[in-house]
Amino acid sequence: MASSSFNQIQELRSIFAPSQLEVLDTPNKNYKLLKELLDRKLKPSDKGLEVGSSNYISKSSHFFIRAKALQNYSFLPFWNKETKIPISPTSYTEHSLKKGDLIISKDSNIGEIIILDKDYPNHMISGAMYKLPITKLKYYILSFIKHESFRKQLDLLVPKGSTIRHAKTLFLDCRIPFPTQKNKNEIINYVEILTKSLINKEIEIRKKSNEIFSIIKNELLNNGKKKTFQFSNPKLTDFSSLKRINAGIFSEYFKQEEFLIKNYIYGFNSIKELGFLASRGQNLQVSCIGKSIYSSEKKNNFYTVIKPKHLSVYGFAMSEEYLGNKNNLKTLKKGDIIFGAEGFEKGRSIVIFKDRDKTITNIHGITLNHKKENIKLSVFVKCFLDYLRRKNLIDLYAVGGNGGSLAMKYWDIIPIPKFPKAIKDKIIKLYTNNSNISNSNLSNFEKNDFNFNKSAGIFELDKSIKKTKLKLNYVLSDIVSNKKINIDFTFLFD
DNA sequence: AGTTATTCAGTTGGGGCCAA
DNA sequence: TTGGCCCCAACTGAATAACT
Repeated sequence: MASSSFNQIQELRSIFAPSQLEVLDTPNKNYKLLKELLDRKLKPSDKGLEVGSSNYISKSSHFFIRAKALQNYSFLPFWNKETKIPISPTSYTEHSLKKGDLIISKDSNIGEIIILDKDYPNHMISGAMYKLPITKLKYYILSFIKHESFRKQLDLLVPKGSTIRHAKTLFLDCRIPFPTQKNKNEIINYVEILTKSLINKEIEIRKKSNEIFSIIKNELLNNGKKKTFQFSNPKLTDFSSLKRINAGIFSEYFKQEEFLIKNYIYGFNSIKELGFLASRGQNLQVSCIGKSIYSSEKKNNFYTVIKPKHLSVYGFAMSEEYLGNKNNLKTLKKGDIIFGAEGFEKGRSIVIFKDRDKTITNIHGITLNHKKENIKLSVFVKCFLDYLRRKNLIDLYAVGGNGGSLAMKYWDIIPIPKFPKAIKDKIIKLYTNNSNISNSNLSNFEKNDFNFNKSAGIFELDKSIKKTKLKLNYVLSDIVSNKKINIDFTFLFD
């Protein structure tokens, strides 16, 4: 049974909350507090500032970064219109955000951390974040702050009970353990190398995703039939033929973007014409399939569920869950596209690459199944759907409030351009391209990894990230519990 | 009657803001 | 600076409407 002394309680300003008296103890006593690892003491100026919502504007040269840009699944900031807000330049304060800076969150998603992938001039961070002054062992420390042992400690230090938790600077009192075995410096190096590898791969995924986007954009821009676009307001017949009167698809922006695709020199096809059959995913409600058992862990005979919320914007599943049900549910097949069709973040999609055992999605994921299982075509269509999402066209094609939905009946009006094979292959190769890495050691891994990243597609990069993350996690856990670690890179092979 | 599409509403986590 | 209230975004399961 755990106990607390009177002194302990007094130290805590007489707080009796059990969570505050709990301390996380680990076998490894060789640790430093985060504050001991900083280059210098944390200053108030390291904290961001609030500009107030009155300074939010729709377009600007200056931006305000919210804590939501820091996400558990990524080492890099995640950008969307929620996380990066244009603000009036007069309210801006310079934070000189540079490539490699570490940013930690102290409010709401407490302890979440990212590293900046490049310089961000004209960007400031909100009052919920600190910029950490760390140069020595930066990647080692970064990987530990992302690890659950750090979060557990912080969780116990920060009072619960309020809607938004405030960590103040309590993260500075969390422990970062160090290895104790003979070749401890090599182990530290190993952790740093793996962490850097993860960051590089994330950067590479974004780079390739951007490349796909610009290939599509340029191909459409440079190969139009007619030269100019002319906007005209909708006619009554447009309403009746499309059976829609909502403004989105009649706006000038939409018309112009749609013109770009429909005016493409080689023409376009609908999803159906390409041979896809669209249908909704399995309806999981009790009245439809009876009671199910939900689990976050893999279990024998359970279905794997990939829901739209699990998909990243770059086109892979970040996580999955499992469901036990006695019925024969509608499973996904090789070559299928899952497309998240509902809500504010709709439009994310993935392609199923391998024949998977008992994998399903839910009713919010529309599946596009090709009659003849054509992976290459599926990948191309998926990439083009990404283009539409990034151009905000998915939202405009969709109907309804609360984020809306791109119901199946609207899929027929979505044009997919008939790109020449060479262009298509270029796009497909960026998304998936087999790449091999030879077995490595500490001294040559970074070079081998660099070469792997260069040729690998987004899909392969993600696969490699998942393996590396798993390994890194084991290594960090072993450091926490003071177990001996062997340096190896065989985990990268299947 | 069974299947599919649409709408509704609950849940959860997180952001804004104010006052102490 | 911090605690806490208010409110909203995002997502989900389920009910209901609309089609075969």
